[in-house]
Amino acid sequence: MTQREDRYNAADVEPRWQRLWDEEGAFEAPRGGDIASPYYVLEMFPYPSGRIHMGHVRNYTQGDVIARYKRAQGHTVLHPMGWDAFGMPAENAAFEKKSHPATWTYANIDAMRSQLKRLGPAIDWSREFATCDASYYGKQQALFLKMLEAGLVYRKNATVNWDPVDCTVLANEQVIDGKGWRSGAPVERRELTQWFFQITQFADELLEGLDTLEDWPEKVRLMQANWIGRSYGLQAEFARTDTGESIPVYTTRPDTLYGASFLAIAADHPLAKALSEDNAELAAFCAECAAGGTSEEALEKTEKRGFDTGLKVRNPLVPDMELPVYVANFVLMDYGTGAVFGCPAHDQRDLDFARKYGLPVTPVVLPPEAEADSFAIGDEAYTGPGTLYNSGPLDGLSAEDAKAQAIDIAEENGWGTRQTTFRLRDWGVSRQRYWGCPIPVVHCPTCGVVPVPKQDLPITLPDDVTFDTPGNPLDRHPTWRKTCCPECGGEALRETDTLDTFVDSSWYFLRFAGLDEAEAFDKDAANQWMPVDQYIGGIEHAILHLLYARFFTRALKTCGLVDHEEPFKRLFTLGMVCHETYKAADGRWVMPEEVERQGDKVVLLETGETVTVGRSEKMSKSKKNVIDPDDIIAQYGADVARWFVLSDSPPERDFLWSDVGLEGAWRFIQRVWRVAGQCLKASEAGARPSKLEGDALALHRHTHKAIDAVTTALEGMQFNKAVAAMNSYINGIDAGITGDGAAWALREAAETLALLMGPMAPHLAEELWAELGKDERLYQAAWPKADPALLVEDSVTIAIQIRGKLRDTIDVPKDLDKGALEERALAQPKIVAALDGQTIRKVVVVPNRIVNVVI
RNA sequence: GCGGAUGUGGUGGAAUUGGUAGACACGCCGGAUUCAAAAUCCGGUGCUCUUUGAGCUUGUGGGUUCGAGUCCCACCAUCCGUACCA
Repeated sequence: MTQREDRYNAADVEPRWQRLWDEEGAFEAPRGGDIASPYYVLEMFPYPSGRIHMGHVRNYTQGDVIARYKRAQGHTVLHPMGWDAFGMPAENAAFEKKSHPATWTYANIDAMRSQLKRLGPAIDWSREFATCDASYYGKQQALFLKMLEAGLVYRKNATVNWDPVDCTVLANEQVIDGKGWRSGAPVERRELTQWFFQITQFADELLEGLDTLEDWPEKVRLMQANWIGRSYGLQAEFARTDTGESIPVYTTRPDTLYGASFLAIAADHPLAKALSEDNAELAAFCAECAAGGTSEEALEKTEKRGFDTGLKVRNPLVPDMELPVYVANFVLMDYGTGAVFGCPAHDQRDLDFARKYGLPVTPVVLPPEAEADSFAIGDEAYTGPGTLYNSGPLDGLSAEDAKAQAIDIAEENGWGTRQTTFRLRDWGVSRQRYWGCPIPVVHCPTCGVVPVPKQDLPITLPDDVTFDTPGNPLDRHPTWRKTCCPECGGEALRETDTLDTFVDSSWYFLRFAGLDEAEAFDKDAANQWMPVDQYIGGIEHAILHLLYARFFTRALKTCGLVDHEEPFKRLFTLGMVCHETYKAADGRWVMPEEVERQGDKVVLLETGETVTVGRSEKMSKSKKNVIDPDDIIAQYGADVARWFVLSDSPPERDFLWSDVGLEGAWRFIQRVWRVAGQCLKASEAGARPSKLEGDALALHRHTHKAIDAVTTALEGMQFNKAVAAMNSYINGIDAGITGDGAAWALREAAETLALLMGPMAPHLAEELWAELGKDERLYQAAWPKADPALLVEDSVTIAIQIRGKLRDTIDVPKDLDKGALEERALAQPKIVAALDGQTIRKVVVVPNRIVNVVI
């Protein structure tokens, strides 16, 4: 054995173990055959933006700790990695750097893979793929066709952001303050025919399925439930007073029909369009409503405006009540029927609208404690529960009962029906972009939309495309579109829309589990590993990605391709790693490493120019507020980088980046190395001595308490607590102890240090394990078990309070009974002095905890 | 706007889920060691004051309780999402 170095030399140790793990195929999961106790650990795969940043390091380190820990617990672990490689940034890079999206993307993947490997994760790299590989997206095209066949895919018109100068569709992110990001032109909303997945068909299932996801964070289930937004209400017909034609209206508050004061329809409602034809003013208003982006945030934040059409409709529940019909910018054609009635007294938005246009405000729900004569609506609508009044046949009912009653009346009289409505909309998957999965259909002038036959897949992207003009390069490619109709053989055109990248990430976990040449995934293998036992990723994916993956799994089950309904058994959501942003005077974003803080100002290192400091937000390539881990790994090593990201914040909480504490992580890793070496030197291997006492017993106990604490922390994914427990452990190890059993207890401590460090600092742990002379690798070693008998304390410290204020503490035997405890507490000199003879009204005694004297 | 979360010393955070607030670290201060430095080791460190003691303290303001960081109500700030960023 070579001379032990005084310092843990990461530069030497870490690459050596990484090479060995690789050579030994240490983390390759078995393919085929029976798998004993399978456990699938998956972190959300990264978008290859260029370089790894600390957000990635945090995410993948945490996943790796779980993968290694589960393996030590005896599971066969699958822990794969791949790349979510299609998407807009590659096209932007192509535009800016005149390189091809594929070149840029694959170069990024190579760079990020080697960065990631330097962290030493226990990943099965043999299963790696990128979603932009034709071998992946071709299989996705096959899945698309299956879903098309199953009736889960259809086309309809939908609104997009339109840049009228560049004549191109914009993503919401490319709309800044209502203007196109490159042209600066005010954005318009425009309708296009688009492909949709029928996610709403599964709305009930997706909502009810949330109840089965017991190991998901409650907040994510709640967010998804609110997003799906199931509500029941009334769809009622409001007849026009002029023509008698009826306008269908959906409402969740039919109980407030007597308080109605107007009807509002969407600007793109068929009636609004019809009326616009001979009303120039209305047409202008509707055109104004079409200005601005399509994002919900933008729509909801714009000032609520309306246009009185002059039409009137009759309230079907209150026949002598006539309501004016407005066109309003806050009514959405996508939700309900695109028409609502307004009850200003009990809806804030309606109230604001009514005040603005001078419409009546009639309260019809009386709050529990209020008087009918004195109750009035000011600037705030009343949306709580109460009793109906001013409401004819509904008077005296609770709001909830009145709602049901109103629906019954509507159904009896034939002017309305009970209806369940979802906030959830069908998933629009069409993208007018190049760098995505081509939708495998053909448009034939005679046969219409025709699916591409399976044997013709994959439909690959052409390489010879240009990005110097805005718009979809597939549209202007000279030949790519041109093809023959698979049905009639005549000339036809390919679909040029590509799929939303969320489709790519909705089934990648299945392909990792069941990599297959011919099919999207091997069904048996997928069934063996799925559902993913532990899925880990950022909280920003709480709704869209997770909901789409859940939908996709159910859709594939409908197609008979999988047996399970939910893709992710346990979910853990991580907080963001955030950093402030810096913007130079010319408007470009600047990386943290390019600037320096000088007093109150932050300046560019190169020029000394002052930069604008923006708020702290999640690290992202687009705003350049990223910290690259390479410098940290080069200076301190992977184990220190890993230890550092695990040590500070609880993983679910956001982490404002700061490298304060990095030195501390380095010192700790060194300390473990040193202390383990000292233990080893003073130790001897062998059977546990029959009798342990004194220092040896104390160390033995200390070791088992550490095992218990670290195990509990890792089970709960409380890595910062595992780190604290390791600190306490090492603080309590004195390698200088002697006497009976000391050598054995020190050996146990050295082994335990290696084992407990294993998931978190695997290189250091593996090196220590080899030093202990073990034949097996640490990654093959079993997790230690704490002996419960060693964890019990025989005395406890009791706090003594007077009127809830701490006055003294006493040590007493564990489980001392109430009477004895009270007696001991009251006899304490400090307590006697503090009481000073005052009358005791009551003494609260909680055994093993506290005594509170009330005077 | 709407939905979800978070808020504790100079800093990151802990608190047996209603029972001693500040574990464990970082930072800082002091000491040992050293020719010196680094590293290491030991001690101190919530704030205030009249300092062997007392008072205050978990974003702000109320409430429930013998007792509240923890439960309830209202508010403030920050972060995430808001369906074409991924």
